[in-house]
Amino acid sequence: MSRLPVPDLGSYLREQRESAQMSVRQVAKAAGISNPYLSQIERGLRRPSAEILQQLAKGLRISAEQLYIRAGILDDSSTGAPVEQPYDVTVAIMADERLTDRQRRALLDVYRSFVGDGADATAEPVDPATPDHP
Amino acid sequence: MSRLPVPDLGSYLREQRESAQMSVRQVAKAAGISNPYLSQIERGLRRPSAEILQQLAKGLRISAEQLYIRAGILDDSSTGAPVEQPYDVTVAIMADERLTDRQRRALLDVYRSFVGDGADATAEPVDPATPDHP
DNA sequence: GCATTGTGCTTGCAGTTGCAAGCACAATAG
DNA sequence: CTATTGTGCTTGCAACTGCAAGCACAATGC
Repeated sequence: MSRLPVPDLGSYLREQRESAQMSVRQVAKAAGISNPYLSQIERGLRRPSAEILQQLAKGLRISAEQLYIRAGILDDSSTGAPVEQPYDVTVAIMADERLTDRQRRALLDVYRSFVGDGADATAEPVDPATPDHP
Repeated sequence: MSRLPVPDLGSYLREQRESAQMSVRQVAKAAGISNPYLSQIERGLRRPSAEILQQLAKGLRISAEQLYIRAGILDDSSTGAPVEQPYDVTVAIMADERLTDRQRRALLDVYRSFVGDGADATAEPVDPATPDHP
């Protein structure tokens, strides 16, 4: 299946950036750092200082603590860190309350056609907050 | 005993060290850094990286978070507010390495067309409307 | 066709971190 | 008085961070 989240800091940052649909330059500007530097950070060629990390957290609108933990400069005991969920597309789609069932099926169809997966075709997965549908 | 809050990081570190009755060399050794460097940090001549700060926290047996806040690289307010949504379609799509970038874009396009653009998925309005603003 | 704009990346280069080696001074002992 | 041992501090120097300028490629418009 999909592998567990992120191996290192750079990948995590890139993932966050791309899921926010932002370019390197956009995030760099929002964070107040240069774009080539961000690029290097994302590829693991540079180890950013904590200040840069904080600015990046702001630019990406994510938690600075999470980033520090990712960067290995904070132990995640004090923060009450939530357990990391594996990012499963199927589960995420099923759990999204804003989608109608029809839309869910459409998305899942496309997704399965991409990954060629028949495995959990019977999509009846759990969901934590079963929205019984207002 | 209780001292008034310290103006800057260096003074704070020195205070902690002295109240622990340790020499510069002792703390430096316990933290795994060099003694002249610690001396410079305490006098405010150098701005230690977060890694050094973490090691110092260990060497002094004090909270790393406290030190980060003191160093100005962590906001006091942010220390308890992780707002990561476990089941996020966007993130899940981005994290799925079975997909190509092209496929990701296609899926995201469909998804966004369903939920309305701008989306970062969370159905619940945890986020106070933050209209972006370049 | 050929600009134009957007994307990420490569390349020098100034400025900083962090350290090994050594200095100046005080307090102990011999 | 002369070691010896402790304290904090000064001084170059290698290694790294972070950036401005520019490159290569793709997608758009004219």
